[in-house]
Amino acid sequence: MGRAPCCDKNNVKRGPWSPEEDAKLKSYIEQNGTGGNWIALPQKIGLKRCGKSCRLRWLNYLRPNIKHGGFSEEEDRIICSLYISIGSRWSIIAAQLPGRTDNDIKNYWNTKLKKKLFGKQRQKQGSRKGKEINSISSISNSINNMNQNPCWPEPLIMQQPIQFSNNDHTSIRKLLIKLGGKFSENDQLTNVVSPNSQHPIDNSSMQLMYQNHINLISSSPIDNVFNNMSTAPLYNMDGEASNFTAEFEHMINNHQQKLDGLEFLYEDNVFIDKSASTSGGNLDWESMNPYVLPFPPIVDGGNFQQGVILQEGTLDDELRYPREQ
DNA sequence: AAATTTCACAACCGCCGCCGG
DNA sequence: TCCGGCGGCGGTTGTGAAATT
Repeated sequence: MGRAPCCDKNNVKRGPWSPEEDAKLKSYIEQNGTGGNWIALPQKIGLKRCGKSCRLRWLNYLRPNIKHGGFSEEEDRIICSLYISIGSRWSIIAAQLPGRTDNDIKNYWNTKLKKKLFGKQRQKQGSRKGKEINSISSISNSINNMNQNPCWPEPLIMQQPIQFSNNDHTSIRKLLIKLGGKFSENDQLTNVVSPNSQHPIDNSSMQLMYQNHINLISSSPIDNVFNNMSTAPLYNMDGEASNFTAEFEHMINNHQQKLDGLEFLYEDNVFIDKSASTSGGNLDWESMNPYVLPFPPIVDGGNFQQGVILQEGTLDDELRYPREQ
């Protein structure tokens, strides 16, 4: 027996809201509140709408102090920072941006930010091969550099000074704490456990990891955020020096950490590997998606090993890696 | 100028967790 | 403790506008 629908779909209006409907809903809620029951609300007002639809309309559009469009660089940075930290938890991200709705941020990410960071517009700008475009080429360069210097861990190099505003810093820190870490009274990280990992992280490692994370986000124009991540030394979950790409690989190969929307990294062939496949994890990316290519296992005896990572557009990957059918 | 493609965003869908009976 | 209803959430779709061919 399935769940009863929240409303009779045959007797409710769907699609765009008319100004009259908006006015009805808005004036009623402003005068009476929602009454704690969205399902009953449309009947009270005389709207032929699903309660959920009313709720969505109110929250995303009619509610006071809603901002639409015009995301600032600062907001971009916050969104990216939080997305990297917690994934596609839009409601949490929205809570950090007054006046923004989760739907707005989600749309903004999907239509603009993601492309901005990963250069999907390359399709518009030329053929597949031999074209290096903005952030994609930056990531590619970084990866090529890593390929030439395959020995990890790298020495820790502190990033640029923090340019994040204090409010953002504090707010994001608090959020990260809420999501799994914690600070002691004197504001030092203590006994932090990654929210999705079984591994406790020692104080100094986590502090450095967090510090680097904040730094690389805050110090960079948005187009360079992921470029920096490819090169910025971070600390992995075992407290070893690593970098952002390695973090991703680590996450993926151990798949203890949910990808949370980062799948597009593979879909768009941002990272491609075919060369190093030894004992693997259980994830069978290739079978899951014909455009997804498997990562090498990179954890070996507790130490990171460099997987060779290639990026489409910088190498003749069709020649090197003919697609298997 | 018309046709086609791409983009942006509003709205919908369905799952999940919480809460009260 | 169980169960059903509701709210909340994230993913996806639909549609109109803008850009491109």
